[in-house]
Amino acid sequence: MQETSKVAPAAAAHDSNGAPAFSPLYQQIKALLTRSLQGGEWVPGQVIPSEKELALRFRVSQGTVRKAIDEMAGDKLLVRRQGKGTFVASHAEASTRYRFLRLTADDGSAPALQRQLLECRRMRASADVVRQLALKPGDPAVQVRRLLLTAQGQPVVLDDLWLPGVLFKGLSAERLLAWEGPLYRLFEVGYSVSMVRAEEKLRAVAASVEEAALLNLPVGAPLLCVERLSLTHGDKPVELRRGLYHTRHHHYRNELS
Amino acid sequence: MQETSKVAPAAAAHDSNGAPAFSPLYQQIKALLTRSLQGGEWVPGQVIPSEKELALRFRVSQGTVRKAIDEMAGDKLLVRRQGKGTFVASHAEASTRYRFLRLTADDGSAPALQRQLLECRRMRASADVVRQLALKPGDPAVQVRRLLLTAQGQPVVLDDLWLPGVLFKGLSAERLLAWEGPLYRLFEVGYSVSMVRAEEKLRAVAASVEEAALLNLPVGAPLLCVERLSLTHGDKPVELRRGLYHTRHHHYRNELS
DNA sequence: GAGTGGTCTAGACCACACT
DNA sequence: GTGTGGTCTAGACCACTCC
Repeated sequence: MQETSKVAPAAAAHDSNGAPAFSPLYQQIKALLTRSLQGGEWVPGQVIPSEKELALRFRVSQGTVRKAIDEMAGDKLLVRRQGKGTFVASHAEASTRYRFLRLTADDGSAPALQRQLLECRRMRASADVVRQLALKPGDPAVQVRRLLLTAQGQPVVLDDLWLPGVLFKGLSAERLLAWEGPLYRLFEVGYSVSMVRAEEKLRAVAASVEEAALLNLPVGAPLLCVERLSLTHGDKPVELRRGLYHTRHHHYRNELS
Repeated sequence: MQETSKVAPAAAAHDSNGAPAFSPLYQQIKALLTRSLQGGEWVPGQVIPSEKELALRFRVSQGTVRKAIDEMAGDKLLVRRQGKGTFVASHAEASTRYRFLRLTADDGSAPALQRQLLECRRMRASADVVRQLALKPGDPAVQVRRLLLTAQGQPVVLDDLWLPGVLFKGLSAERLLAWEGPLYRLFEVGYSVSMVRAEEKLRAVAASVEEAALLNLPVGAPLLCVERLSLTHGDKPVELRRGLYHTRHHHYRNELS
């Protein structure tokens, strides 16, 4: 890092590591900030240094830091709060809790579902899980199965999760049962894994005998199958999830633009 | 509009229409630009004036215009092209064609479906259509029914559309059959209706006798039901659409963040 | 009042597209 | 070359939060 001289313009290398970096300055700042998030220098929910301080640290103008943070806020990696500072996004706060769950009651209200853990076991990852989670063949995986039910006890969602065993070492049924709050918050605080974004594939399927029994539905009932691959920083896949949604009184909402 | 004196800071009224406007300047600029889009001053695909010219017109700095345009580009109302100018978004270009269609073949390729028009008729809008399209009771509506099929002729989607009859005066089966290209592009050029954003509700349903016959499936087969409300400027609803997707070889993709 | 993010400005220069 | 959007800077002031 240059210490005294003026920073070179946009197209010039600005890193100290010698790697050519022909990208806008604010993109380089963004990369540096992302690296700090990835490395755990700042953890979810924590304030990051002020724009002025970051501008001094990186020897760029505050406007350049602003632009980097603006984009990261757009990616929901950071959250700006006027007068307070900029915070690392987390799945803990009310506004971002369950932000990946698009299930909505048909009257538009939030679902407010209770959880029922069915299974949590460690296993060798299947070929499909190995592929989607980019594991090595033979790597361990944690499988979790659970139900989400209405307050009246009607099952709505049957969820199956697969997690890389290496990342989620202490995860167990006891740990899951003891945890109150969003699962993704547990992953943040217990395993230092932040879910940053996700890709979903939706299909309509017919309920199998087992699925029908668990969801208290006739065999063959139409179910919305939501297959989700959750990614952390650097687009690294860290969770595969298959949810079967009973959409008689709920639906999956989506906004297009 | 003030002509000579310096523009007042952010929290002051900047409009000439006397309405109090305690919002940032760039938001006011955004509103003015949106009004021009809405009023048809610039049509989809056309260049809008340069940032410098808009800055002169509105008597603000170029940076303020930039911020307004940045947000509108984020909303996909405008498209910036370096060296060329800023353009009104349209559903014509390859990059934005079918941008509301989330259907994907399971191998990840684009679906490339052919259309088969089944019906196009004018009718009195039903109660549900009246409500969702915010019509007046008794208002006319246009209903369109069509199939989307693979190149091999396998039906994949059964689409039902309802449009406000007042806006889509000349729309007919002949007009639809003569049109090549995206439907939403026809709406832009033929009826001056730009689809700006949409809200979708997804469910899994069982195929009815009629639906099964049209989609060449057994009765009761699970189908992905996608109910879409498309909105134009000012969040005015202008299309209600119900698609039934056969998801044996296709799926609905979604990105979460 | 001090510190934070948010807005606005003015000006310089770069990257890109057309001619 | 000219005009467009894209980047970067420096500085002023505003709005919000907390002490």
